[in-house]
Amino acid sequence: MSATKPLVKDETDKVEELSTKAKLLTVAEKFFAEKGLASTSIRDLAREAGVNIAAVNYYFGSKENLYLETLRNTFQKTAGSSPKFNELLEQTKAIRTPEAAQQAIIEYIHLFMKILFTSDETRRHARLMSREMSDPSPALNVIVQEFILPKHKALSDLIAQAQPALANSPSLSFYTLSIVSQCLHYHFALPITLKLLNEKEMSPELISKLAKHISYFSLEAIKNVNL
Amino acid sequence: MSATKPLVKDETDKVEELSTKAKLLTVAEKFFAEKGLASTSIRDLAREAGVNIAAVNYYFGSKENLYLETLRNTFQKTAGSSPKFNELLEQTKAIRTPEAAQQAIIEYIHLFMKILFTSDETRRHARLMSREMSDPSPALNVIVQEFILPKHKALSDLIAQAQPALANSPSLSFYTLSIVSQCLHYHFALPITLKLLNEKEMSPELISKLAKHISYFSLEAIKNVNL
DNA sequence: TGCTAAATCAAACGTTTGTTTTAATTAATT
DNA sequence: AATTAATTAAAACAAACGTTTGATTTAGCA
Repeated sequence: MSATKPLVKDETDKVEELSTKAKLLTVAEKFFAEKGLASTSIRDLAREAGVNIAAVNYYFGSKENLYLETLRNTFQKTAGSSPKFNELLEQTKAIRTPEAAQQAIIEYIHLFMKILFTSDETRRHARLMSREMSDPSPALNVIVQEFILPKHKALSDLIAQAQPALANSPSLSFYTLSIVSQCLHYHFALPITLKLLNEKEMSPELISKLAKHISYFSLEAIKNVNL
Repeated sequence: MSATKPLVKDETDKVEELSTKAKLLTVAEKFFAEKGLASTSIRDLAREAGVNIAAVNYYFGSKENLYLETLRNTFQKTAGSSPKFNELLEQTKAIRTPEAAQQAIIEYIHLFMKILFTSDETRRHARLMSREMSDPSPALNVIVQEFILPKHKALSDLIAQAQPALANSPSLSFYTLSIVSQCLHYHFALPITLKLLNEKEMSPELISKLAKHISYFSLEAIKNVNL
C-alpha cells in the first residue's frame, strides 16, 4: 500500500517532472520545516505540490507517516550531501598533533555554522530537527542514532586529540556539547539573537565572525580542562 | 469585552477557588507549554479547567488572544518570582573585583540551570519561550524587551567586570551568548542531550555537574579574550 | 424584594480537518 | 488489442475545530 516503491530519484529543480510521491516529499519538507506538523494541512500540501488530496493517503497511508518519511528522506539526503563535512570527518582519523586537531575544530565550527545558515535546504533540515527536539516523534531515535551520534563522536575525537587530557574522560561529552550548543543556539533562537546583536540577518560576514568567536572561546576553554 | 478586569490573584493550589479567567490561564499555560498553540484545542482547555467552552471567547475574545495573554501572564509571574535571581542581579551592581564577578557568574549559571529544570513552573516558562523562538508570535517582541534584554545586559555586565578588557567591546555580547547558549541548549535539546550523556533525567546532581562544567569552561575562555 | 448586568451554560453554527470511497484514467502485461 | 494493475481525480465522510447564539443562572445594588 505504501513505501519502498520508487524511492525519490535525483531531485532536479523542475518540480513538474517529479513523481507524485517525490513532489509530496519535496513540498512536505518545506511545509513541515516552516510551520510544523500540526499547522500543516494535507490540502495545503496537495495544492502546493499540484497533486490530488488523496495522494497523501495513497502513497503514505497517513499524514503522520508522511511526516516520518519526510524526516527520513530529508536526513538521508543531507547525509549524502554536504561532502565537505564528510571530508572533514574523514580527515579526523589522520590527525596526529593537537595543533592540527585545533585547526580541524576551527574548520568544523565554521562549516557547521555555514551549514546551519547558508543554504535553504540545510536550514530546513536544521529546522526540522529543532522541531523534533521540542516535540519528539518516533523518528527522533533514528535521527539521534544515525545522524547526531556519529557527528558527536567525531567532534569528541577532535577535542580529545586537541586536548589529550580529555581522552577517555567522562567529561569529554560536556566539552563537545559546549561547542555544539553555541552553534545551535544561533539557529534555535535566531530571531532573538539577531535582536540582541542588533543585526537584521545572518550575513556570511556575521557567520564568519560568530564562528571565529566560538572557535576562540572554545579552544581557550579547552586549554586548561577540568576533569 | 475582555482584559484588564480582575487580574489573576495569588495562585493557590486549590484550583476550584480560582476565577474562571484564572483557571483558564493556569490550564492554558500548561497546555500551550506542553503541546503548543496549534495542538491545543479550546475544548481540551475548557474541560481541564472545568469551565464552559464559551468562556475562552467571553474572557479573551479568541484562542490566539488567550495565547498572548497566557504568555504575558506567565512571564510577568516569573519576573516577580525567582527572588534569588533578582537578588543576584541586584548584587551585580555592588561588585568591585574581577574575582567577585567570576564568583557571581558561577552563581548566575547555577541558578539559571536550576531555574530551567527544577520546578515545573519555570520549566513550563522556558518551554513557552522556546516555542516562541521556533514560531514567533506578536508577543516575542515584548518578551525580548522586558525579560531577555535586561538579563542579557546583567550577565554582560558581570562578564565585563570579570574581564575588564571586554568592557565596551563589541564582542561582549558574543561572550554573553556563549554562556547562555550552553545553558539553554540542555533545555532545548533535552531528549537528545540526555541520550548523548547516557542519562535518563535531569537530576539535581546532573544539573550541578553541568553548571560547574559550563562555569569552568566559560571562565577559562574569558581569561584570554579575542577582541 | 425587584431590577440589572455580569457570568455561565448547552446547543448549534459554519469551516476545516484527515481520511475514505468510488469512478475515471493511465500504464503495464499478456 | 484486450485485460489487468497502478495511478489520479472528484466527491463525500465523520470528526474536530474555533466561534457564536440565546437562554439561564448568579451576583450586586437600589
